[in-house]
Amino acid sequence: MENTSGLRKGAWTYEEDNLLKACINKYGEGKWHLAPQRAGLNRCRKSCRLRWLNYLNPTINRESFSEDEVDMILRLHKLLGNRWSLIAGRLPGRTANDVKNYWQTHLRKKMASNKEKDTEKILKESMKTHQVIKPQPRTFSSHSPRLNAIPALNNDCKVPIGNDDSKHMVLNYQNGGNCASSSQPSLGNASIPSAMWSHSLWNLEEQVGSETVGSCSSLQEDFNFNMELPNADDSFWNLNICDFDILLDL
DNA sequence: AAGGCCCCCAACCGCGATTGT
DNA sequence: AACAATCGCGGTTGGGGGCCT
Repeated sequence: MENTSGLRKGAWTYEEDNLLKACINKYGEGKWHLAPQRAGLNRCRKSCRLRWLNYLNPTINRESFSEDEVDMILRLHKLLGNRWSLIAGRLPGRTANDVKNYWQTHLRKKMASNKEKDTEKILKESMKTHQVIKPQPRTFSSHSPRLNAIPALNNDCKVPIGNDDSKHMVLNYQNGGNCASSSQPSLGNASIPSAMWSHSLWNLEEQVGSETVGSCSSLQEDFNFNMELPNADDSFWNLNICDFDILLDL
């Protein structure tokens, strides 16, 4: 099969594979525009690159996906979406094409049916709509009234917002560990709200539909916290110290 | 046995990003 | 700075093979 420019298309032959392998072994990867000429192949550069990256490269793991790998794909896809090359980069020996094909043939349907179930569940549990608010990281000085307001366990804590004492968000810490003390947890100078925000980001899905909007198990104890947030149009949310999207790009 | 259907996966295509001139 | 060449990615296609009727 040839295209209009006379280049071969379609399945690769054993001989073509050998020519390309010999070429890569001699010249190394890269400079794909030179590969067809160097290998003596009547193929376009893209075809050569793809054949090497997805099939001929000896580092490729051609065994079926293990449970761990499938679990990793599910988690990474939840986090990254269809960014197959990034996902494959976390799975040694797997190519983006392998991961994409596996997702489309094995996992997409599974995820779709799970999502349907989740949606039904959420609709049943709560008919009220939730406004999505992007968390804004804050940095407080050590003598900030916000940090001094760290609550005793199981108590509500009103953290002031701005200069207006009438505006606050309520943090309700629930000690999920076995700490018997009712004293204030030893958290050093950590900025509690932002630390919990970042952790809550990763745990958000598990909490959808419940009143708990975040959790923090990375601290000394396992805490859950409820937050009464200001209105979305409150000036509090306009104090952009940095863009949270940057974190998502990491 | 054979025809139709479906699944899987290798390969192609289009396009945005990056690099070179 | 502008343009061309190249790279790399994600979406899509098409063919082979297995399964079902």
